[in-house]
Amino acid sequence: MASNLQDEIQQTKPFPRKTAEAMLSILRTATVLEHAQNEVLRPHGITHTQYNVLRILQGAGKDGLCGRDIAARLISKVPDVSRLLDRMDEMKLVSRERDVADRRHVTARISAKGRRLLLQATPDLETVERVCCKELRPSAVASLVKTLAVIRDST
Amino acid sequence: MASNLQDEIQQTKPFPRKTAEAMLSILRTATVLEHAQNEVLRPHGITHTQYNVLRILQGAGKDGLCGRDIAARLISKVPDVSRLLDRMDEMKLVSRERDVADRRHVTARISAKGRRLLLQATPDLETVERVCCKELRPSAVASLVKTLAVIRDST
DNA sequence: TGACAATGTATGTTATAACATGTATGATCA
DNA sequence: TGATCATACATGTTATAACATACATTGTCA
Repeated sequence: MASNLQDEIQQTKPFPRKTAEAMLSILRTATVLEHAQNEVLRPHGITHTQYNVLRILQGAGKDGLCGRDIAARLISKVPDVSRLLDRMDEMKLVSRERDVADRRHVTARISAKGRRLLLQATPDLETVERVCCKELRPSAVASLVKTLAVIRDST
Repeated sequence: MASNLQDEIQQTKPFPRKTAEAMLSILRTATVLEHAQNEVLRPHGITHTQYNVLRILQGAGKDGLCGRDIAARLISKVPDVSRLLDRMDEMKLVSRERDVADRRHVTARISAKGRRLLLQATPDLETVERVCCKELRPSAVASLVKTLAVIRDST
């Protein structure tokens, strides 16, 4: 049985517009998902943002990526990536090295420890994904993806 | 034309599963929406979280609400609501008062200044909502709301 | 070449949000 | 009644995230 967002947030008045309910639904669902992801990642000692950085650097391979590129792939601003990488460097999950060709760039690479962590954590995240979508038909998933893309494009 | 999430995040490999793309779509769309809301709220001097508190307290009327109830309506934890109300109290957007019947409770109420701000900011937020949903048919909005509710229920 | 703009990163400040812990008040029960 | 537990809030710490600003490096153009 699908939950009623109006009940969830204990709102007394009905939504004046369906689109207002849609906005709130997206924001609230994202919060729930983020929470679920952080839950399964906590035993591994990283947040969902740090997991995403590891996955991005894993994809970049041995060439690594500079902070600007990582920020583009996250939805985060450049200044924050600096400190995010600071923490992950301290945890030995990534290594950083100033580029010799262009000394403005700092190239970050995933470490062996980071790769191990990624391997251990990924199955847990996939479990979250399966649980979330287990009640959805493939057509509903496809339509969801399409609708959300239209919203992002309209913004 | 709907944007391709794979392009947006500059991912080189295709999504292994459509459900993985759905998860990322929700998280990314929420971030975009939150950003858009904060943009239009900035001239008013509040964040989208503070706007939500004002709306919640407006709905509660003259009885107000205690921190625990506000936290339940946000998806936020009680300790954070304490400090959130601290800041809004400083801005004179809310008033707080310890309950005489149960002195553990602190009742928060929206102030006249808070109500004025709410009246000024709401049209701007509704503009964001209209812009986001202008390309969507009502049936798509309804189906989106339903699908997201199923996901939240499965979590 | 030298001034200037553009780029990439780092640092400072603030808000949101999670967790742990502490404290005051109220409720329960032997 | 008195000890104990639960409730509601406050405070401390840390991470994410936004913004502004500063700084070093590189590119461009007169």
